[in-house]
Amino acid sequence: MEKSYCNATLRLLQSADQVRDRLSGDFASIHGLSVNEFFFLMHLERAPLHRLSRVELAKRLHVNASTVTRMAAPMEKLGLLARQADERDARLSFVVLTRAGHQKFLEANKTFSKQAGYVFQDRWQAKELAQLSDLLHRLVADTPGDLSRDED
Amino acid sequence: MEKSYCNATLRLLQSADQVRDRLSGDFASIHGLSVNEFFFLMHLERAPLHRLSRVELAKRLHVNASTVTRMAAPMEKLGLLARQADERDARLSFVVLTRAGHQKFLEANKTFSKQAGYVFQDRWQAKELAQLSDLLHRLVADTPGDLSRDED
DNA sequence: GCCATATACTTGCATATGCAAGCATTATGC
DNA sequence: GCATAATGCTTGCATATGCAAGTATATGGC
Repeated sequence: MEKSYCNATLRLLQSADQVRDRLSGDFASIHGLSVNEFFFLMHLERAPLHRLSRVELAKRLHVNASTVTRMAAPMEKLGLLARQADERDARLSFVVLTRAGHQKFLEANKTFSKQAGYVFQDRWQAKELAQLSDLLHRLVADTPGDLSRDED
Repeated sequence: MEKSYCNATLRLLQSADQVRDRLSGDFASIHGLSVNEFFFLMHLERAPLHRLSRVELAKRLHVNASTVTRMAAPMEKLGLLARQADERDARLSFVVLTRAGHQKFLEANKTFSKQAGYVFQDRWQAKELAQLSDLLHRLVADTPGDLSRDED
């Protein structure tokens, strides 16, 4: 039983590394984004008002708050993001997705979809895929930053 | 169908990030290892003669060859690894796991097992776990660096 | 209302890592 | 055999990121 835990965990981490690698190349060459920058945009795209605090983003991306600050800077310069203060709490400065940022995300998301397709390709039946998706969902279900969406 | 691909991929990446985070803290505080250093040792532990070339390690860890060089240096100083030349090919310099390195791995592997257990904890039945493990196996099956092992 | 604590963010510094160039060695084409 | 290409490794440099400290603001105890 313990070995089963270990195997599943090892396979989870190894397959994720592999997928991340695949994505990395395309995102960089086609869109000039890192994988994390893509997820940065995705979290915003799916947030109410297309905005989140830096601390919230840090939690969701599993990075330090300072990393969010520094990741945001260049994308802000490119006009993909904007900064927005909170009226009630002057400490807060939201990161907002601009229209250009939204466009950028949509383009990059096409690449993501394509690569996600390659990962499973022919060999996978819809049923198996759904099974895997369900099981993985249980691992992220309780987190606030779950990016997966309901099926149509 | 395309959405299913995306959801599964998103969940795969997000759950892996979460697990990696959990491991990171314990490895650092208890064993003074990073997650990648742990996998570094694990690949060696499971390799024939407990040794691998740097290039091979780089592929398996999904990092640049230069990173392997630099990761190995401090572990070599600690006596966890040793360097071994190839008689036929003078370019090759294997990284070998020493006895101390093997010990270190075994200790860290206990932590890994424990954390892997926490990931699935009570909520998972053996059957579901086996299912997930099988499905994930299909994603890493064709790679040379698969760390998962046959069940007893 | 005031002080202690907590929170959100930023910045300095140390470390980690990828890329490209360089070096040594081996393999290949002829 | 020799020139060219390929391979394995290392090093310089630029970038990325975590940690700890600093600043500003907010909250809670009294």
